[in-house]
Amino acid sequence: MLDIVPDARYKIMRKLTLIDKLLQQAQQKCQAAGGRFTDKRSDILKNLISAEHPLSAYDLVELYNQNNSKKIQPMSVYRILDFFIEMQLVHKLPTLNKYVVCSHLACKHNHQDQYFVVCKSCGDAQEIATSPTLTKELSQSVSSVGYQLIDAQFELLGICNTCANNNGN
Amino acid sequence: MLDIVPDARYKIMRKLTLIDKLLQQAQQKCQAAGGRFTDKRSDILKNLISAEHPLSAYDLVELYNQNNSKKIQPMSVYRILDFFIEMQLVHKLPTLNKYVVCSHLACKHNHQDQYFVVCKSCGDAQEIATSPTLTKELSQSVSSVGYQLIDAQFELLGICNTCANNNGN
DNA sequence: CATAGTTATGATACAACATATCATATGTAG
DNA sequence: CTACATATGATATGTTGTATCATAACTATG
Repeated sequence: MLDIVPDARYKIMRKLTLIDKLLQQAQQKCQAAGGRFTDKRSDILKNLISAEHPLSAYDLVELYNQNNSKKIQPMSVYRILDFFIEMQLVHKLPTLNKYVVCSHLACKHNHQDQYFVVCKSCGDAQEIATSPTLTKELSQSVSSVGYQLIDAQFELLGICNTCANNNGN
Repeated sequence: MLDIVPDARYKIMRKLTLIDKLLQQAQQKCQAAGGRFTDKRSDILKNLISAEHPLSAYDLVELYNQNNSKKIQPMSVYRILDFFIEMQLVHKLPTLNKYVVCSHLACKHNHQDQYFVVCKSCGDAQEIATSPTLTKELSQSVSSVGYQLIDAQFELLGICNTCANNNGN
C-alpha cells in the first residue's frame, strides 16, 4: 500500500506550503497597509485560496464553523471580506454574489484590473487575459460619457467546455 | 400665466408620445416572439423607460402600486423583468441589483452587447461606447480559457463628473 | 362557441445576501 | 500602563430573489 502513497503526499505538502507562502505574502501586504492579519482573517483567506470555485460569504461562514471550535458569524465574514477587498487581495463577483482571491495575490505590483468569465451552468469563474490596451480603451470610453473610471473589473457570462460537452451528450 | 405654459406642455406631450412609440415597438417585439404584452408588463416597462436611473425590482413594485388601484407583488415584477430580459428589452446591472431598459430598444437589430459605467456615488449608469472589435476580442479571450461567450455585457465602476465636482467642493 | 392547452398572474412562504448598531476585546503607540 | 485605534461579538433587521401551488386569461382547434 505505502509504495504508491508518497507521491500523493508530496503533492499535498507542496500545495500546503504554497498556500502558506501566499498567506505570508498577504500578511505582509496587509501589515504594510496598517492592517492586522488576525487568525480569523488568515483562516478565511486560506479557505478562499484553497477553494476551486468562487465562494459566497455564507459558504465561508460554514467552512469556518466546520473546522473551528470557535464560531464565526456572517457579519464578521463580511467585514473580513471588505477588508481583503480593500487590500486588493479578494474580488467580488457581483453576478454570482461570490468572492475569489486575486489571482495576482503573489505579485508585488497592484492589479486592480481583473476580467472574469463565469460559467452559466456550473458557476465556476476564470480570469481572462486581455490586451494590455483594453483598460486604457475602456477608461477613454468612460471619460467620453462624463465619468472617470475607478475600478476596471467585470464578469462576462459564458459556458465552460466541460458543461457545454455534458449538455451535448 | 398661460402664455408661458404651452411650450412646457408641448415638451411633455412629445415625451409621452415617444414613450408610447417605444412601448409599441416593445409590444411588437414581444408578440413576434410569441409573448404577450399585458397591461402589467406594459406599465412596468413604461416605468422603467421613464426612469432616469436604474430601478430595483422593489422600486418597480412601489411605483406600480402608487399609481394603480390593483396591486402587484414582487414575485410578479421579477417574472416580468425576466420576461423582458429574455426579450432583450431590459438589462440587469448586477453590481447594483437594478434594472434598465435596453438603450437600443428602438432598433430593429439585436444588441446583446451592452457596456455600462456605474457611478459609485449616485448610482446612475450610462452606457459606454466601445470599439466595434471589443466584443470579438473578448470572445477570443474567453475561448482561450476554455469557455464560450454567451452574453457580452458588463459594468465598470466609476464616478460621474457631477458627483466628482460635488465632492471637490 | 366549447374546450383543451398554453401562458400569465395571485398568494404565501421562505431562502439568500447584506447591513446597522452597540458592546466588548485586542492590539499598539506614547 | 493607559489612551487610542482596530477588530470582533451579538443581535436585529433590511434587501434581494426564488419555490410552489392555485387561479385566471388568452389562443388555437374541432
